[in-house]
Amino acid sequence: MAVERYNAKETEPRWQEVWSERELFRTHNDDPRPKYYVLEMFPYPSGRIHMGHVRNYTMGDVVARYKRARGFNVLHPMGWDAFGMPAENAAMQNKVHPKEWTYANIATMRKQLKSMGLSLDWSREIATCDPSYYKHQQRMFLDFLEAGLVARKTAKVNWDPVDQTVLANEQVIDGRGWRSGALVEQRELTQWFFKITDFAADLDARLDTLDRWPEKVRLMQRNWIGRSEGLLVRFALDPATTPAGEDTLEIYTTRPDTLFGAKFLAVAPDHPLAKAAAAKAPELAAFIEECRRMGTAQEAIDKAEKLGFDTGIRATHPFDPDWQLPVYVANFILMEYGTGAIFGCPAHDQRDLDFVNRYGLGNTPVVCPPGQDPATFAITDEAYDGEGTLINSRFLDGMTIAAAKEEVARRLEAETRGNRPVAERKVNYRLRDWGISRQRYWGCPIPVIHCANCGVVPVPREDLPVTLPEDVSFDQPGNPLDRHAEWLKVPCPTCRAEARRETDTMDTFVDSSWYFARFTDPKLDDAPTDPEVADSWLPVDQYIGGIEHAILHLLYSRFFTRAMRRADLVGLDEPFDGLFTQGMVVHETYRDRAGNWVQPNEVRIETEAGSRRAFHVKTSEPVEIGSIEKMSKSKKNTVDPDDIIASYGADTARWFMLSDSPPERDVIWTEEGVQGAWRFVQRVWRLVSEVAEAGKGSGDVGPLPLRRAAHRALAAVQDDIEDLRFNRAVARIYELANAIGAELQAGKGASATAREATRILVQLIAPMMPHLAEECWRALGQKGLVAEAAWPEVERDLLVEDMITLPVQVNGKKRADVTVARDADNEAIEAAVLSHEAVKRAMEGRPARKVIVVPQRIVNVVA
RNA sequence: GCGGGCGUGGCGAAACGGUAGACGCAGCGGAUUCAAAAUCCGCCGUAGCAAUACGUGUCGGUUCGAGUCCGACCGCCCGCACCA
Repeated sequence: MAVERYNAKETEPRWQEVWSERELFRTHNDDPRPKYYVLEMFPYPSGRIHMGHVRNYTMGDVVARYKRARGFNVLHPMGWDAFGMPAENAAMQNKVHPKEWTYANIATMRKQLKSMGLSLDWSREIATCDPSYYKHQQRMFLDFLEAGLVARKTAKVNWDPVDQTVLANEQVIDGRGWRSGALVEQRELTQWFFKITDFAADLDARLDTLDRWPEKVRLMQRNWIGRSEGLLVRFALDPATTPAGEDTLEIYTTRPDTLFGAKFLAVAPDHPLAKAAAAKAPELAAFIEECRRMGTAQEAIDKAEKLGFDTGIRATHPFDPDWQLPVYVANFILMEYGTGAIFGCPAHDQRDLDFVNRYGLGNTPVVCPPGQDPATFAITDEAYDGEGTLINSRFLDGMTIAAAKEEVARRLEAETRGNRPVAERKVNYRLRDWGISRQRYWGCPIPVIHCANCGVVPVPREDLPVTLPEDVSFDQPGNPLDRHAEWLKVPCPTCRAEARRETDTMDTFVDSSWYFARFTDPKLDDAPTDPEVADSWLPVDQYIGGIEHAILHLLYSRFFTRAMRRADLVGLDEPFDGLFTQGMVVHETYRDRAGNWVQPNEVRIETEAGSRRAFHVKTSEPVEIGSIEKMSKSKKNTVDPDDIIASYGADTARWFMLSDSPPERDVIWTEEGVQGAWRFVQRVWRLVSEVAEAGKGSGDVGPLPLRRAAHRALAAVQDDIEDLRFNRAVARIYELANAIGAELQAGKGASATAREATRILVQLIAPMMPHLAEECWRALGQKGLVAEAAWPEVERDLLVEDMITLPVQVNGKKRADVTVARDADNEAIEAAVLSHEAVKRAMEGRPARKVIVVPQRIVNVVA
């Protein structure tokens, strides 16, 4: 019987229309069912979706559709991370307004996403560039300001003197601006900061509770926060050598145990003591200036040698009034960390060792590794930072490192210098406050006003939003807001005098730090969230996105959750309960004879004698097949989702994305793989059609093995989807399809069992290939939509067999199989095993010394 | 340099410490066809006619039994990078 081919192109839009008309994926906040919030990282509207989006959103959609079938009230929204630089770049290059460009891109991408058949609640769509979104962000800025979570302070930035703009670190290439090519300067600008460091301890501690996050991401965050326990030590400075007004130097150390190995103290070039000392020492001032210049060339830092300059200042060792240490200014000390000053113990710190070896300050080992003789243990080029026993350290000798740290802290805490203790225990963090100021147009305006009389004044809440003016031009360098006289001018809210608006806009990471909360009630006008609604949905049960956001986006969102909690906008601890980071989509690269990259759709692959060769479609010239790389425009190894959907359909693209590789690993996009997926689509359709046709006849129950296979597949697939192991689920589905196919081959397609197995097959593919599943559902004569159908129940009884086949090993090598009753006791199994011919042969007449029976799994005979 | 991860057929990959290679891709053989495409059936780690032997980066260990656990090494990938 001839079955018509499945026509995805015709079918897919039809079902999308049906879902949309019935508002199947519209979620209601008052739905009484248990909630499930699945979210994929929302896209930047760059113009068109790419394969990475297809993979990301397919995974989320499988979870959403599966959870819906399991009876959850699923929230699965979509929006746009719509502020950012590319819109301004487009404005400069193409003379199109950022807003116009952005919304045109959104329209294109929305259409593309809809063609994928994603079960999204489009009624909750948001765009961060819309005043109805960012006005709440401005309100929260004011909330945070009141709560003391916002700071205004100076910070070093990369300044491009030609474009007159601040550059992100990754926009500085070899010390030059990526666009202008101008030498980038380090400038001190007054900037707005969110005080994320206020939450450093909690952000660190609560990582332990995120057990549904990848360990890797937690580790990256932990390293980024960089908690360290140490000691703040105050060194007395010799007045004879020290500039007036200075008498103490505070240093931070995590190795107070090595205090007797100290050879010098060092401060950062921009440390106040360095500046004070430089005032009367021109050479020192010149050295400091040199350090500052070296700082600008980012790349140079890697290779920079440890340089220092003796200030002439002498400090007194806290345990010995007669022991003086020189104070250096050194280029490797960071003002931003700790106190910007250290004591150097060269024997046990590589940087300090490099430093003293250059300046001839010597070293004294104070920790002796186990098994080494303290009398002869010496350090030359390599510092020792391992465990050991204290030596050369007076009262610390013989102690462990931990004991010595404790002893030093205990003694110095008890002593005082002036009215303060000589030392204090201090927990330090590497994490810095989050600078949110951007000297850019296309971002959320920071709602403050600068008044000559009153200083910085917040914009009154009733005046929000501060909207971006639309009549701006990008024909000059710099921020258009700075040039917009009319927009800038505003009366001071306090004294009514003429004042000036803040022209900095917010980092776009701010926009994406709370969108997941906004989705819970996206139309709410008078507040960012309804705390009750937000708390009913949050945390996000499953968040899915790229590993590239492992640190910043996720950390900022965690900060925002805490800050919003302080402003009574949410009541939760952590925003994302489950996190999954998916791998990239990669593809072969191709180059023609001239070395130009060639796009995959311009390449024809031929296989000859087992080797693959590529040719240009138009010219038929040979093309070199290169390495497999992340899809990128520069290497032209991209595949356009639109093309794939047009030629194979969305279901094929979705299926391939799920089938080949584990989801956290990169997936290689291949033409053969897509065709394989497409063949499977056709095969399912054929199986279903044949079963549908045959099924009209007999009411025969049918064979048990197929029932078992169907329910085994069902049980396995649901477990796999719960664990996001889509590739395994796909394999199980193939197995079931194979089993049904064999049944049809045997002419038993008319049985009730075949129909049941086929119905289960359709339900298993429904989260992955929803359009095909609907078409099959209807062909099988099922009522309603498969997208609305409840997930089938596993019949547990079918998962256990009456007779089981156990593999038999002799001395660890497999020699035979025995089939026994499932509930056979060990004696019976042993008897069956030892009488087996192949087992006897393998035992070569030796007696069985021991028989290990692992219930339901295996038997091992030790002979 | 520090931290983390990963090494399994021609390829993507499976495998609660228990039959290594499920499932897919590619390939090979056959059926169908005037022929092809599509489809269906079979084979498909290496060596061997076979019985069998050997096989999860290398070397060692634990165990009745190791791809899986432990130690050392080799290779690749990622993150951080003067954080005291």
